[in-house]
Amino acid sequence: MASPPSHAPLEMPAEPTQARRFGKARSAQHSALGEDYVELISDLLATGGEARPTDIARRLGVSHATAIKTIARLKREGLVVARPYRGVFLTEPGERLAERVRRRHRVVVDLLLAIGVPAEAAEQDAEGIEHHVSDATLAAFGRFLRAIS
Amino acid sequence: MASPPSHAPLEMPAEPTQARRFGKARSAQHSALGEDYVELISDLLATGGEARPTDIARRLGVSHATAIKTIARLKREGLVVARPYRGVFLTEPGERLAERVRRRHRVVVDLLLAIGVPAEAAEQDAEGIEHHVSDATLAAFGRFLRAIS
DNA sequence: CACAGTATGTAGCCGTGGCTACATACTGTG
DNA sequence: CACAGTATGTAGCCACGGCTACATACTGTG
Repeated sequence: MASPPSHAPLEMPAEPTQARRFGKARSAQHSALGEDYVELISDLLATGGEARPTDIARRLGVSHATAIKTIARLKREGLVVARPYRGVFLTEPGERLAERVRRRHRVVVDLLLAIGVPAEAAEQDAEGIEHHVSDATLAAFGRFLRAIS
Repeated sequence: MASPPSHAPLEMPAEPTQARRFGKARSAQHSALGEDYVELISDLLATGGEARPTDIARRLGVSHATAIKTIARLKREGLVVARPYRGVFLTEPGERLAERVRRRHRVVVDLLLAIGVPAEAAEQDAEGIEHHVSDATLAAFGRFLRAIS
């Protein structure tokens, strides 16, 4: 076990710094579910023309009851509108969020592929990773991709 | 619908595929908290000699009550041992998990830095990203880092 | 047009991960 | 050695994101 360069063996961030990092990671995780729903709804609307709770539930691999509850939360948050039995649609803010999320998703997948991650793993991991990619990191990903293309 | 190269504008994964992806992302998110605790406990033991619930709580930015509850869960899962007022220690499996998590964390941070992500953002985002990096992706990260060094 | 079948919605349960408030144990100092 | 101060633990609350079971609305076909 040789000690690699760069990283000192036993070094910890200052306590407040570390607390802040974990806090941000927690809040990112909190918004993750909503982002997934909004992106999926946007995709369904774009491809099939409508986004019904049951479709959403099947796509996400959850029960329809769970999907409906989450949709209700998104409605409270002003990201979607949904009238009973009439499907789900995105509001203006929801549409903007979806666009941002979709773009970020593409960049993350492209970056993973560029790094040499196998396609299936790239798609899989991007699903979780994307929610934790900050603007600064996203920008760096973009620069990297442009540089190597 | 022919499968175009790279990104077609309107293309969705097959429903079961997509459901499986989201399911995996969900389960990754589930183990994330435990991984954070185990890694932190390991670091505290390595640097300070002991890991007390209050230290852990402060580091994670949560109340001590929350930390204690989570530690109890980890105890149930056999990752840590903790006797009242005597601090928290890792079991064998816990130690192994911590080692794996720590190694993965380092690789993720190094990769982000190599890509050109600013240091602070790299540390911050790695905290969330690492939990979604599969073995295949981690291996690709390692290959990339070795290739450019 | 009735009715079976499907989609949608509602109710109620569970575990997790937060929190505050309170109670108990430990510890170091006057 | 007492006691103030800190750490630890416990209880009980909340929101979220799962689930199943049941009730209601819609729809297309015989």
